[in-house]
This record gives sequence, C-alpha cells and structure tokens, in this order.
Amino acid sequence: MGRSPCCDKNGLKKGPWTQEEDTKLIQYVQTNGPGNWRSLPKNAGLQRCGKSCRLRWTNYLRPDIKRGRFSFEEEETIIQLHSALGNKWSAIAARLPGRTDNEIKNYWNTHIRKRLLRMGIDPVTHTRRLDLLDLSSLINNNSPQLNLSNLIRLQTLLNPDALRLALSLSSLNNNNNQNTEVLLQNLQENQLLNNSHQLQNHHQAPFIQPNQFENIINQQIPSNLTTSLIQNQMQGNMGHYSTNFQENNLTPTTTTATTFPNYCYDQMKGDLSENSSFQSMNNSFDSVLSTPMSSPPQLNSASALINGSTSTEDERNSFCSDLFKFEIPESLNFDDFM
DNA sequence: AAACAGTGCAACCGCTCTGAC
DNA sequence: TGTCAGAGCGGTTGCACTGTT
Repeated sequence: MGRSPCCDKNGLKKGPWTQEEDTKLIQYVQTNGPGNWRSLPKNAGLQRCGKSCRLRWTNYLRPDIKRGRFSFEEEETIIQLHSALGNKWSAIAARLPGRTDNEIKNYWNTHIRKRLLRMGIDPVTHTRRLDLLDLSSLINNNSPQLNLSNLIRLQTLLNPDALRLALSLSSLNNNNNQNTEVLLQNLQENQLLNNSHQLQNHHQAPFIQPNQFENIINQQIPSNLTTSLIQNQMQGNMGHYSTNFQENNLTPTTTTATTFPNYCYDQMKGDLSENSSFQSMNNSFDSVLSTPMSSPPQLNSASALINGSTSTEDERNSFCSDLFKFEIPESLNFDDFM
C-alpha cells in the first residue's frame, strides 16, 4: 500500500539552509507556533519539505537549543543514560536541556563511541570487551600507568610472545620512540593473531605457564626489578581478588562465570570506596559499565576532579583512559569476551 | 604549497511507531 | 479499523575543516 510521501519532492530545495530560509521559518513559527509542518512550507514561503522544516526547527532553530561543545558533565550523563536507555536518543535528549536527539546521536557516534572502543568498552552493552581493548592505552609511554602490573594483568590475554614484546617495549621506554612504535604495532598484531587463534580453539586458554612467565620476567625485566618485587606488586594490585592466583603460584585460574560477576563488581566498588583516591574512579566506573540505574544519574565527583586543572580534551581523554586501569578478576571468563 | 586522508557535523532518507480522528 | 501527521530512530551523505605527507 505504502504511504504517500510527506511532500512533493519535485522542486523542493535540499541541502544546507540559508539565513533567509531560517529567518522565514523562525518568523512563521514565532507567529503561528510549531506544528502543521506539512502545510508550513507553503504558508511560510519556503521551498522545503515539511519534515525538513520540522528537523531544522527542532534541531537547530529552536530558541532553547544549546550550541557548542558538550561539557564533561553532559558527556557523563549521556553515557549513564545510554547504559540505561540504549539508543533512546530522544529520551536522553529530554534529560539534557538544550540538546537534541540528533545532536546527541551524532556526538555519541563520533566521540563517545570511539572513546569507549579505545578503552575496550563495548558501546552497546557498556561491558568491557577485552578484544576491543586498545593496548596502546595500557602501554602508553607517557602514562604513569606504564608498568609491569598492567602487562602482568594482561598475561591471561596475551600469548607469551606478545607479553615478551610488551616487556621489551617497557624496557625500551623513554629510549626510542620509533622502536617503541614498531614494537607496539607488533604487540597489537600479535594480540590480534592470538585472539583469532582463540576463536578457533575455545578450550585452549593462552595462559603463560608459571615457568614461562618467570623466564620472561627474568629475561626482560629491567635490572632494578626483581621477580619478588613483581610478585609483591601483583599481590598489592590484585589484592584478595587474586587469592587463587597467589595460592597457585602465579597460575591463573578461571571459573565458569559467564559474565563479569556482580559480586566482584560490588566488591571492587566497595574496596575502591574505602580509598578516597579511588572514589571518583569508582563513580565513573559505574557510569560506563552497564549497571541498572536505580536512581537518576548523578553528576559524580569525576567531574569535580576534571574541573580546574584538567580541562583540556586530551587531559579528559587521559583521565577517561585511566578510569579503566583497574584489575581484571581472574574469575572473569575471557572466552565469553573473545 | 599542494594533494590527500581523516574527522566532525548538519542534514537528509527511509522506515517504524504512536496517537488523534 | 484504517488513515494520517507527527515524532523518533538508524544509517548515510555531503561538505567544511584540519592534519599529514
């Protein structure tokens, strides 16, 4: 059957609106109010489709439209609302005064989505996707988080060669950026190969055996670090999430958990909250990972942390990346993410 | 300096959904 | 119950701008 088109396409103008067209539309709506979009173009003297007029008004000309960049608070709110509402852009826009659904959708697709992907977060489910993790964010030469603990945490994800490359990379840190780039590229390629391998061999987790691991450590660790130091660091970082890890002499364990376990999540949240320095991280952790929203989104202390000295986009990006430098519980079944 | 590639954004398209009549 | 207009959504396009080679 099909519906008749909303307007006769013939002879109607498309593309960017001119100032004159905007003026006509604004004057008409101010006089007659919005609505009757189908008849509006004719009455307002516009060679435009009614739908185009409606979109132009609602997305650009409305007096309450807020132009300009999204603030960190707005971005945070969008992420929180998206985790609860999904792609309900109009519902999200309703909670962001002055922002339109189209604007939020565009901003999501061009900024937030890419950022989440870079951080290894699935933008659809708001869960961590280890296969999406951008290693460069974890092994960033400029980051104070560049350390073996990150690499060690990744040991359950990487094959030994990849880890060896990473360790080599760390030992070259601050020496030669070109070499670093090459190594980083190799490392990422290696991870991709490893992931591909896992897809074909679900039951063969690419764990590094304890002796392999220690060999790698002994071979590649800068001389000022000893294995015991590394173990201490691991224990300190992993805390009681890694009890099995320690008891089994560095042998990682897996469970049958099919998703990131809630008890781990809650426990991590609780532990983080005990340490004031982690509180802002804790809140932002909430906002990006998918958790049911039991209360309206609250602009959290992360924004307070950002305000002031850390206000540039780069710094914001850096901060956001840092938010996810938390530990990966060994109870996580990585196969579900690969 | 020019060519090229990448990015961001406004705008559009086609479709579905919803509510009024 | 069917039709219609408005609203909403996902995807896409075109263009301006910027960075890189």
